[in-house]
Amino acid sequence: MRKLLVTSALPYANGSIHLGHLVEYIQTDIWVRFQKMSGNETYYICADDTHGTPIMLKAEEENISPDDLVNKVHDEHANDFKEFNVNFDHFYSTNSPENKKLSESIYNTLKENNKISSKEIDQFYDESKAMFLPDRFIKGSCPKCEAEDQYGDSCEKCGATYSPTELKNPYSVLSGTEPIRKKTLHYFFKLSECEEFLKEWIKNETLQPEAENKLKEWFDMGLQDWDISRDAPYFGFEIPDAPGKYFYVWLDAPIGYMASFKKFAQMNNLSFDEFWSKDSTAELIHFIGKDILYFHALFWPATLNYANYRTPSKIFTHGFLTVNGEKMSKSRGTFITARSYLDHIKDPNFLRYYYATKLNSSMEDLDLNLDDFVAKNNSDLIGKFINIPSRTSGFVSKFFNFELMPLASIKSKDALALLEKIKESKKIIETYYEAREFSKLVKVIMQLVENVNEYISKTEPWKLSKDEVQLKSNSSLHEICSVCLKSFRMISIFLSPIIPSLSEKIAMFYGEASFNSFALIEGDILKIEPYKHLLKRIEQESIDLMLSSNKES
RNA sequence: GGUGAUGUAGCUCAGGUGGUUAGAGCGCAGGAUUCAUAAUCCUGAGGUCGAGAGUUCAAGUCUCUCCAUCACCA
Repeated sequence: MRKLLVTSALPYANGSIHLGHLVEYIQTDIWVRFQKMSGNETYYICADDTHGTPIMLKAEEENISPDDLVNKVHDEHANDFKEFNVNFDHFYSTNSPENKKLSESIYNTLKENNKISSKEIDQFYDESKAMFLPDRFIKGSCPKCEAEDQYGDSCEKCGATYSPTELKNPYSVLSGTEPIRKKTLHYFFKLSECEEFLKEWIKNETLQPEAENKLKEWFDMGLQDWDISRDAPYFGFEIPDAPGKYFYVWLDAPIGYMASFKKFAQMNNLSFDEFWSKDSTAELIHFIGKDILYFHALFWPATLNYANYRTPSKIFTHGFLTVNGEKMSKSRGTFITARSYLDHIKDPNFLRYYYATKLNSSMEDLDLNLDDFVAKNNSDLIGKFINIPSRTSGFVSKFFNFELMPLASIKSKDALALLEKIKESKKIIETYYEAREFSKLVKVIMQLVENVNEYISKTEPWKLSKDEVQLKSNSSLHEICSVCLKSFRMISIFLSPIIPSLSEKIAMFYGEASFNSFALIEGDILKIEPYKHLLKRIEQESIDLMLSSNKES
């Protein structure tokens, strides 16, 4: 049995969860549920990422303390995840005593290992607000084309890239005043000394091939030391022995994985060291988006290594979400929040299923095409999948007192072949789950669903039902319906990680608590409960309403 | 500007190491059926595989150039 600690990236506490975030949480959740159903000891750990200037300013704007803000957002995030059936074992916060302690001790160890340096650097400073400004809080005119109101890194008009110091007429986004240049002492993690270690670390298929290419590019450019400090005022953890200096949010964010697990371990009598010490044999697996590969494949493993902890076993990186083939856009209404999806479409299984039909092990972007979303869900899930019990359970309840024929009594060749084919598919389905090739496994499963529907139309149970002889137990009619319902149950077990709450309803239809193991397909089932509609089709109207509710002009 | 990725039927996507008439689902057309939430089953139409050139007996699959989209970097 494997021991797995799996994480999704920490959502930032300055905004709501949207469908882009959910690609990752759903992907991870499916994979984790699969691991648990396969009997592996698996913990799914996450937390809110709560520190940094944007949080501080947002709290100020809302006239509450940063602590109150991150608590409020934490509740909202936790609730969104729960309603999408994203089943964290622990969803914590980086603004926690455990995280403070771990961040400090990691910093101290890095220092002992001579991996921390300091030097004075020149920064923009807003005198009226009495604070240093992050690059994105400085705007000005493009040095090349003179376009106004451009950010400090690149021009949207002409595409030129530059540093904030090159901006003409720079101004602070916060106060509108012109920032001055001011010297300040910053602390650095000596990433430049970590190249050999990192090259070794990626040797064991730690990354996907595309991610590995990216790293090689970065190696070729030469690794730069990483600025890990920020000046007060800053919402975060103060650096030990450095009054007025705080850890940059990206230092303590990934440590939040550890802190969240630490708290979880305390509450559940698990050993923290078993998962995090240098000699740990547990697997540490991070799911992330390609935008934060830099942090997870360079800084994070290097930090862990030189702080005397184990390093990640795998980094699984996914691409971005586009909606209808384009970047999510607030003006088109395609910047869809988790909440608005739940308000209008309601059932999380549709989004989970749709993402599953698109997800694979690569870093490619994934498109949510809303017409396709409606068509695919209604056709696959309702037209084909749910259609199986819907068209066969009536006979069983009417003529056979809700009882199914035992497996051992099933004799006809077609029936046995169908059941056998489904059972045999378990292996390939498990392989695809493990490899995160969800789109491929959904195809295999839908093929099985089609096989069942073909079997029904070939055997024509509705015709048999008109023959008195067929209405007795162990008749052909009884056999056909039993085979279909046994098939439907097995297929539902296969699909459980993808559509967990629907799967629970289906388990209840068979009088079972839940489908929590793939081994359940080996068991026979002899009874069903009265059939109730399991799923309601998606109406185009709910999509339109969702889009207009997200529209901002 | 540099690096990398992507571009296959109306839509969403499959197509190890080049090899018979390029595949699937949806949609569409025709048929069957009525058990089922107009669901299901069968048949069919539909593609110069982004453009061009090259290597080869043979290229969606290799090479080069170009175009479009996206990301990363300076």
